[in-house]
Amino acid sequence: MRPLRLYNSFTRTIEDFQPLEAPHVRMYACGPTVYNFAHIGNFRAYIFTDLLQRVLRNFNYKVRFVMQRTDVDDKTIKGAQAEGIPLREFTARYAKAFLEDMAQLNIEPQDDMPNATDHIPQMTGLISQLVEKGNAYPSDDGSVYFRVSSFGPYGCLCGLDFDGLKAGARVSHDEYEKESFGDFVLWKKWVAADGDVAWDSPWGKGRPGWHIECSAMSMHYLGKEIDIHCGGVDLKFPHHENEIAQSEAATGKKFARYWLHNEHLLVDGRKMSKRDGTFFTVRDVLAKGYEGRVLRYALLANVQYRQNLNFTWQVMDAAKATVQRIDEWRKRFAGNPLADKPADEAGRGFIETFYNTLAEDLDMPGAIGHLHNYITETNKLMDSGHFPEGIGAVWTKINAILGLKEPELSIPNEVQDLLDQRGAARKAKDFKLSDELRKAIETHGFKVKDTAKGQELLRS
RNA sequence: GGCGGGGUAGCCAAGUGGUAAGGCAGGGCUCUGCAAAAGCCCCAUCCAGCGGUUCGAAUCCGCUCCUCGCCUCCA
Repeated sequence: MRPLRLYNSFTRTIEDFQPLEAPHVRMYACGPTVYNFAHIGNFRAYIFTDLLQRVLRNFNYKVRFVMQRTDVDDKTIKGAQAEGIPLREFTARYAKAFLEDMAQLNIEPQDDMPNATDHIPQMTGLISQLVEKGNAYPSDDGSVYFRVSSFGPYGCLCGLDFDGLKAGARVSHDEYEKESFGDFVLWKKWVAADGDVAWDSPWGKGRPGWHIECSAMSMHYLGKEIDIHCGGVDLKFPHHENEIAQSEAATGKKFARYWLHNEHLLVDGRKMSKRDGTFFTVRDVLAKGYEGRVLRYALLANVQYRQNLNFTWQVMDAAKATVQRIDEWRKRFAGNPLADKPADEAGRGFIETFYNTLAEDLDMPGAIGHLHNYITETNKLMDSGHFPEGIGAVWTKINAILGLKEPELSIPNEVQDLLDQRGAARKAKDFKLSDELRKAIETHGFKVKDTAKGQELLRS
């Protein structure tokens, strides 16, 4: 296999991937804020990190992957208060829903998924270091801010002209204590609106700012210098820029060697947004009758991760049809003892090509194109009575990346009855009745197909 | 305005110097009692536009147009 190459947002070029201590890879991704059901745009980011970790593992890297969970911020506090329940109870509900949705999409679990609120000491420790070094300062009433002017490279990730921003400084009322417009909060003093959500700190009662949690948890679980940090493009500024500043100011080390950002999922050509109400959840898509694995395929295989993906039902229908094609192909070799023999030359060649394509910045659509060529070729072979030895082994190697689960098919009793009746009708060559029963089955949301082996039921 | 992604067939999308992968939709055929949601075949003289470099460009350079995102809530 070719060496893995990845687009590093920091250098804006595709680079050979070289971890600090090969074969070990330490990887961190910014995770969800658990105040609501995550939308499928959010999940595009997690599908991306899933692809990345699957590729890394199949390139024989030993990956340690941490994704944090933001379980304290304005939105979570507000949500818990609106329902009159403790913050922890509120966030636990959406943390659970998130894991359920991740499972629907067959996203492999991270090695750790820590809660921000379980790492307050790590955060206050980091903030203390920054204050001692002069990179941060407490305000009179107990908030702590990062002093952007103390970190020379600030803006290095995004190439922002920070002086330009300062020139147009808008200083809102609740930020009047900052020395400078660009300074960002590390520790927020407690205010009455926070209710009982507060932790003690050297600067008094309060709660952490958003950015500090990622730095603190990344360092706590993975060390001061990690290989890969990922997230959506919208996090580049300010979130990742601030992470770099506070982390590197504290440790003097390179915080992350590779910054990988996934592009957005669009709806009607616009960014999916919770604030604007233009979003679908995984549950919405499932309720429309699409399987989780079809959504996974649409988010994973359709478009390379650095391209916008315009979500439409047409895209979902295309994904569904494509997944069915793969299913039908798999049925042709499933259970054949020759399938699990070592792959033949064509199979090995295809695996090589598939992984080489992925090696170039995770070109999943390109790799899928090769899969379809392989499917067509092996279908032809099987049509002509030649069985491609090891085809099952090839699929196993490919599906380690694709992660397509078996189709889910729970057959209701009434449908099974109709199917049995139809089987009897066909045996009796009563095709009129047989066709009527097929129509009856279709009203239950299933399609029935006749094969050499007998009837087969599919979701419609 | 600054920075960053893009503009390839009806739709989605690879390809980044050697003469347009693949999927969906559509058309034809095969299998089938019928049927296909199955299998096979067909389906871009052309890559936003205009110049330039080159034996050769969708691919490199320049300019223009269009589009999405970020510029302190954001995946």
